[in-house]
Amino acid sequence: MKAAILEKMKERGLKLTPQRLSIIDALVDKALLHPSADLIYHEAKKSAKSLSLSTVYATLGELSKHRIIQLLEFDTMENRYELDVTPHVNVVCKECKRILDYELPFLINSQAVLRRLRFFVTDSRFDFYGYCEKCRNRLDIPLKNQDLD
Amino acid sequence: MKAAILEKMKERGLKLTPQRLSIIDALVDKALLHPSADLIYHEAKKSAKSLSLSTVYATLGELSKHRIIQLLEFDTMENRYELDVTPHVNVVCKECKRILDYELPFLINSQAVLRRLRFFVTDSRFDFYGYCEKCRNRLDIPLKNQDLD
DNA sequence: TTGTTTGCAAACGCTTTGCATGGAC
DNA sequence: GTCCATGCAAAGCGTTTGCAAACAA
Repeated sequence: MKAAILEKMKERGLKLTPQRLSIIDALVDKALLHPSADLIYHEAKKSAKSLSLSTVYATLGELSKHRIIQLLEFDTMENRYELDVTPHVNVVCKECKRILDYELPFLINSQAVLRRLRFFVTDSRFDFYGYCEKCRNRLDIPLKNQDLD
Repeated sequence: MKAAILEKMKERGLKLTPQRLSIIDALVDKALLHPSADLIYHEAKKSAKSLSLSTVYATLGELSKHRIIQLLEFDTMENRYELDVTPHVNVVCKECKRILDYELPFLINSQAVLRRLRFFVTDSRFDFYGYCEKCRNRLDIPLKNQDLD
């Protein structure tokens, strides 16, 4: 995973600084959490003492721009970053903020959109929001309640 | 459309102030634009001179909370609001910021997510991003280029 | 050497908040 | 009369920017 990222960075001419290596380690280590910039910052700072938050943003920005990682933005929380850049569904718990990945049982067909709307698709984003079982039980949310807050 | 919104507000016990009526007029008039809070503010201010931006935010917040309108948030632009609260796909031009609606040829099956991940879905969000034909032509973006910026 | 990357601090933009006043019901 | 809604100003927050110094290639 890490090797693949470094490979892509070299291809793109992105320099491999100690800060960036620490950031990538953090991204890989915390991948399951779909980490925020701040989490990556604190995690990476353990091995790169001088690291600044703006460097983290700059690096994540570069990696996203080059499609090496994927930026995810949400209504109710800070941006998150993930290593999976292929189309898939994110399932987001509004309570504990955990993010699960979900494989689509159907194809996301950009070609159909292009044909129908004459719209050239470069990215897509598919999210479900709600409550994981743990939080639903703890908050005592009935399965029927499709409502508010 | 407006009548339906007022009806729902009464049901929920939300007061019908002149400011709110102006905001709803703006929402309905500009519905096709998927307007931002600021656009709604300026539009509504034409008929409600004393209107403040924080009232707009408060009102849009209440309406969203009660699922009377839908809040949309994006990476690269301010929040937008729409009247269609049923599941559908938004197609967003990264250049001119226009948003089109797209009917899904398949069912968004929340039940399948619940069964598979034991995750209770309350909301969903499906977006395609890219370029409308006008902008693609103007910017001279080739159809093959699935890349950067 | 050269252009990129870094780190600091300050700014940014949108949105939210606190609180006293006003107004719908 | 009661509680919700409003408007102002200020703060909040995550993120971005400007710029000089540091450094990878």
